[in-house]
Amino acid sequence: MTSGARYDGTLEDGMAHQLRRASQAVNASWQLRSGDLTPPQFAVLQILDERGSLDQKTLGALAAVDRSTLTPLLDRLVARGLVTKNTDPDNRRRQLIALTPAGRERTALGREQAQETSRWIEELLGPDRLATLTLLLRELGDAGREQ
Amino acid sequence: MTSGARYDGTLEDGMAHQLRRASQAVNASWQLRSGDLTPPQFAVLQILDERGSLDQKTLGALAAVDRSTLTPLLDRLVARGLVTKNTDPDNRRRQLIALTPAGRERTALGREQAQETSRWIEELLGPDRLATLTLLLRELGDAGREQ
DNA sequence: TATTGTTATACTCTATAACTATA
DNA sequence: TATAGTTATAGAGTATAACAATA
Repeated sequence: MTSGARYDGTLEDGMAHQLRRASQAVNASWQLRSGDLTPPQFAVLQILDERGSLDQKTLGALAAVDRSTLTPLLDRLVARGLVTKNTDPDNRRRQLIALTPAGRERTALGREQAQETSRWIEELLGPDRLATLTLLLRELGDAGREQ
Repeated sequence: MTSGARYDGTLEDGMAHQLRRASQAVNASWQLRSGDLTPPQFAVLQILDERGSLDQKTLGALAAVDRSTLTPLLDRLVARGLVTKNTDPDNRRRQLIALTPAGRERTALGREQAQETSRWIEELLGPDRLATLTLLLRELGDAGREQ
């Protein structure tokens, strides 16, 4: 395989492919521990846990999930008893999404599972480089919103 | 693309979510330019262009695509006239995959399109931090193989 | 008219398991 | 028996467009 970090047009340096490979590694570690929650599902649960009840538009924006993807995603979480969906009486177009007690428990467990994955990465890269990676990924993600 | 509420960094600990958000940004940039090739499709074309004809097992390993995913992926590329599939006469269990002339052209174009995305990222992060990100992602991706 | 969310539709990725053909 | 690839199947993410209900 190639070495050297500068972009030179070869496959190993294609950002989309690298992100995909890194995601495969992290998702495998996460799924090994979480079992039954996908990353966007867990993101939704975590946001609800941190912020309380939210309408779908806000929730989707925070979790980076399209509204047409969010509907079936929430349907699955509702079916599993992790969240509830109720019409907002103040604006009947809105659906207010909230965690159930079971959802709160599952989120707490998920947080521990996420930290195990985080620890695995920290062992691999070291704490400073993990912090750097986190920062760079967030900048990239934020830039996507303005694109 | 989602819009509205802004990401405020509350999900710092979730690497899977960060990778997903960064991928959304990069994939959006890539897809804007490439139009009709997904990242794994382009990875396959690029590998074939660099290494010549390959059997599916080798190709799938290099592109990080499962064999059951690779079959329909290749079917689509064959249908579009970008690659060919031929039984290896020396081992008739194997299928040798090769680029067509049209596939070579599309790959060359894709390389230019990938560089445009790369330039966008470099403008965002600067060359040194892009190099760092590339290095960290490759380490993560490599670790996934051994997991 | 604009907004919120749902539904229909379509495509692709992802993976497990069973199967075929070949070695 | 083992290997390479296909097929069946299932589940989820992704997004566009049309739509209903509400504001």
